[in-house]
Amino acid sequence: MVRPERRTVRDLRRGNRAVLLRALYFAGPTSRHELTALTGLSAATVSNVTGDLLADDIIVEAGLVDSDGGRPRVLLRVNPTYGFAIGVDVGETHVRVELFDLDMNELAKSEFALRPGAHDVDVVVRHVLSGIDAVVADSGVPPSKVLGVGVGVPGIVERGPEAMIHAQTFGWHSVPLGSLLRAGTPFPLHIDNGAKTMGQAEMWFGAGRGSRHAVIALIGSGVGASIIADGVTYRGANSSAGEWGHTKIAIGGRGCRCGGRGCLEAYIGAEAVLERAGIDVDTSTEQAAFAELVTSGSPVIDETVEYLGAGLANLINLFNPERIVVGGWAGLLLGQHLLTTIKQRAAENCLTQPYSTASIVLGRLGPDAVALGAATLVVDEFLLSTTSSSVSREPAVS
Amino acid sequence: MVRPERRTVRDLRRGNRAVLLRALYFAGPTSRHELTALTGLSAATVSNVTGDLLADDIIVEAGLVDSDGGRPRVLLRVNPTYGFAIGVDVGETHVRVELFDLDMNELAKSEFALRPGAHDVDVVVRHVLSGIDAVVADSGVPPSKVLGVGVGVPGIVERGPEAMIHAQTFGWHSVPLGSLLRAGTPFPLHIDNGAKTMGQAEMWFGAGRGSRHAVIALIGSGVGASIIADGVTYRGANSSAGEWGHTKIAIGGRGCRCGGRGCLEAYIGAEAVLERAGIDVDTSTEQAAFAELVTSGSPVIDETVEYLGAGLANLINLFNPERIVVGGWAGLLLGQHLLTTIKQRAAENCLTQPYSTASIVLGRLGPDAVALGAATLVVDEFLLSTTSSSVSREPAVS
DNA sequence: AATACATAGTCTATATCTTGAAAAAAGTCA
DNA sequence: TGACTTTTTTCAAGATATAGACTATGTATT
Repeated sequence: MVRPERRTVRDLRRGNRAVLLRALYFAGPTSRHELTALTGLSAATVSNVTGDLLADDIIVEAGLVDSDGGRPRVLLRVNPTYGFAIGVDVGETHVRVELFDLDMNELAKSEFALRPGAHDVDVVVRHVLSGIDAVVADSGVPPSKVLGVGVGVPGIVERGPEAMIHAQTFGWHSVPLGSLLRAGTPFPLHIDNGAKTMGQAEMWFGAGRGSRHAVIALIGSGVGASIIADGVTYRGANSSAGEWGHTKIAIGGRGCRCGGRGCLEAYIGAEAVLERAGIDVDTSTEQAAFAELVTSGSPVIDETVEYLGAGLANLINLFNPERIVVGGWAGLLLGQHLLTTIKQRAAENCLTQPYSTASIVLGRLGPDAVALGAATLVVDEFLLSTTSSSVSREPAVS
Repeated sequence: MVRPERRTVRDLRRGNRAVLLRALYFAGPTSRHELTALTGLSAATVSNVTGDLLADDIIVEAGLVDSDGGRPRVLLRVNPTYGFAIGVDVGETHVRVELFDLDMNELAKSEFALRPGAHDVDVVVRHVLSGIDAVVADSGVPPSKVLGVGVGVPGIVERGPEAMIHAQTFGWHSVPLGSLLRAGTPFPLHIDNGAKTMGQAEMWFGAGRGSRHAVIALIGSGVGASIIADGVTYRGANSSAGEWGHTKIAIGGRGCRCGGRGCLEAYIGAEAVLERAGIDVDTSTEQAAFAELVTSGSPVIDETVEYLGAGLANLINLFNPERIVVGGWAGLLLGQHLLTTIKQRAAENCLTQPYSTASIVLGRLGPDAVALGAATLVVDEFLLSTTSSSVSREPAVS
């Protein structure tokens, strides 16, 4: 119940420093003058704080801009090579590790295939760790400049020092992935559910930009969602919020791979859709088969769209977002061909007032943005807490 | 995307003052010494800030307590008569206005019956305004000490200066209730959905105490929910978040009074349950009939519990709360007799991990806490922003 | 009764912080 | 060159929280 918390006068500085850095990061090259408007700080403070940040090499000057008839403005920007972030995507078919600078340019990449069904924890951990070593070596980035590693994994991630994972599809039950990775790498770790990391990528660089209340719906073989409440990913009490795929849309309905009945995923997840259409596939042919099915005019797709519309409507009724982003490879395929129908079905199943203020759009980053999103976790932390003096970091997993 | 915002050194004071006052309000009589632990502030600051608050008469001393072998502690508490809050419950059958001191003791009450179906805006506004006048007069509280009026209404409340209301069951479409009330009363207004105000009452004084992530499920004739995310009511982009009753639990299912099909409310709302059981009632006999039905062993009740369990499971999957509070008159009746079955059905329809960390409990405040909750909106604002000097308030509806 | 001890609360000196105003810097224009 | 414009920095003033010394107010012991 007790909400706000600030104490000393030093926290003020830290806070304002973070506000300013964040504004600079998302607004791109900006003059000090504009920053006063963006942050609400006085010109004196902006000058003071930017001075600090320049001295720390966290931001750099980025050219001049004329100001009609006066001193030209000096543009400032975040120094893209001040630090680097590593993003890891642990998927059903692969482990992908990418290294980015602060502008999110990909500087190196390392990928390992996973054999279907072979999601041994040891194997995954080994791939992740060697991937980290590989991208650091390939990019030539000195390890001291690596700000951290973000990891997107399937299933439920309990945040905490151990980062316990529960992932049914991987057969992972209470796997302390944080501890396991920590033993093999010195970099700060940020472990989160893959749907949430991808959601953050869409929020920062994709279809979610500019909205404060949004839901990113991810439809692939499975179904998940990332809920953005007031600009930040909503996690709930134990970080498992957003398990949209296993909400019930039919009592006693179709069986789901989670063991339950009537889950939304059992109707709109690509695996379930293909099964319902009587198409037999394996992981390698799944996407092609689904793409063909979508354009085939099959009644199964009509039904799928009906359920998808209802599922989206439920999200709108419960969360009242300003935007719904439909993503995931299957979601993108459905959306590319049937977006208007999907919207129609959503409207039919939703209260008019919240529906009218929500826009349903397609994701813009493609299905492979999990690693990018994972890296944004690192950047997010960096923007929030750049304590200039102390370089030491507490070795916590967050 | 830009989240934190703090500026001047004065905001610090305001913030710390609010933190301290809040701690004092919820912890009850507390010594300065304990407050240092509760707030994290230094003893010096606690002394300093409490000095201010004492001088402003916002807090008062409340006796001594021995401290073994040393100077006794002086207990402090919020001055219950520093100000007063008015809460209004606009329901389907009545308009109820109550006046509370800061300890939430009810000092005066005024009630008006509404004829079924007669929810004319003018009538409601007149009742609310004369109710406000009545409770102020009855209690003898000087108008200058009334901190504000909280109003809980059905339907969707768009927050903003006009406080536009959309309430299907009342036949209200885009009614600017804020403007209408403002014209007739000088007190600051806080208008919100009744389910949300009641949820806040349960969080402050009822079954929700102590949890930061909770959902208050309200089941009466209709069905609603209040979502508490990180200690505060979640509202979404336009304050309509939490419309649980009209989420779809069956595609193409039973018709609902909202016009849609397959809404949860069409299965577990008391009106719908009675209809499904073939029992014909009006507003006056509804509750008694429902109470009888619940204990009758009717298969309709079994089915209702099944749907309720699934509905709760969906809330747990999506929001990952630590607690679910079942309230509303019908919810309480169901829960009193069938809580274990409800929990079982919820477990069957929910992912195990989030279910295992959520407790499902009954509401403790009874169905009439809407006005109390509405008054807490006023107190919440009071605790957050007690600017000592300036007594003037901006006349905004929030 | 006097003294020692323990705990609670206040006071003071200090280091920070943001801000407004004034000053400086860096241009354009005539 | 000098007047003017706009951006940025500098500086003094006002406000804040903290640590640590100090005061207040009890009980226990001699």
